[in-house]
Amino acid sequence: MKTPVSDELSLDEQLCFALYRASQAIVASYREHLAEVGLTYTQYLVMLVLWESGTSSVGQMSTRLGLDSGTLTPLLKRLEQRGLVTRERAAKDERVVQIGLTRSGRATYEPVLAARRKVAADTGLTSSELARLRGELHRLSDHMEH
Amino acid sequence: MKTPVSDELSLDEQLCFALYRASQAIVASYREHLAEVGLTYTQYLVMLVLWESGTSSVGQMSTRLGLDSGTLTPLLKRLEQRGLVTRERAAKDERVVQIGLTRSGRATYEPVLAARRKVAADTGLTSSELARLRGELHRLSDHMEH
DNA sequence: CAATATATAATTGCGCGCAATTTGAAACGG
DNA sequence: CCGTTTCAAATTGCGCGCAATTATATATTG
Repeated sequence: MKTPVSDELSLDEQLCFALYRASQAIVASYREHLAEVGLTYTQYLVMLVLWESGTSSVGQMSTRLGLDSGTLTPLLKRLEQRGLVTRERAAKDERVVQIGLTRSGRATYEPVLAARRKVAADTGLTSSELARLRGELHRLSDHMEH
Repeated sequence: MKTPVSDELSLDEQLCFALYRASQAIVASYREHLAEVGLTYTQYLVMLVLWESGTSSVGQMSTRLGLDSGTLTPLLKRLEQRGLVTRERAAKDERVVQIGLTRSGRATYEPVLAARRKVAADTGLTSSELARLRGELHRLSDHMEH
């Protein structure tokens, strides 16, 4: 035998690789369908938070998405430059930066919703299969984060 | 209502986000446990391929992992520099670059196996739950890649 | 055999993603 | 009220991850 091999380190048996593949496949589908809107996948996640909350500090967004300011700050600057988002220091506490939606940012909602539906169709799963898988994954994440 | 909202674009209901979170949680666990070995998560995947195959061209590795030369070439150079891997043009066809394991690369197998077991324990799933989830995810990926 | 087409890696450029550090603002403690 | 601590973002540096281009080698075709 040329190399040490055990089933335990077989690529196809790694949950991590299954997750990695699936996550990248979904992101690739989003990339395709979000192309005309001009959003990256991570920018899409940020927009989701804003459509849900209306407004959010960088810190709240960081907690919600599990991304830090090193990722969010430049990303938000790009969204601001494209006119989708506003960034301003809070008057009460000048440490925090509040992010809001512009009219143009709100208008992006519809085409993005259409993109999301195309991705959902690409998965080939029924909405109940999808919901079950989603639940299992959140359970796993919740467990691992503690 | 301040912003357009529908359950359909609620962050927590997106399968993509559940996948994204879970994948990052697993990778974070690997990062922690692979730290002493000095491998990144993607480098770990590359080593898995080599432990399985003994040797692999860049192209084969690309197909296997779904990563292109833009990712693999610099990563493999780093592994070569660290003495874990060999890179050489094939004599038969000088377009292809063959990647192999050094003695040191083979020796990394054991500590990495230990790391993998710690990650598996972190998931809190039994190996059968884990296998089932893995299967569902591969089914999803297979479907989306065609 | 020369010209063209195809295949394989390498390179370039840009956007994450995260660790570590820095900057500036509030909160706290004496 | 001043010095220290704590906190929120921003910055820096590095390793992916992918699209697009380039360089080189092989295959094909007239």
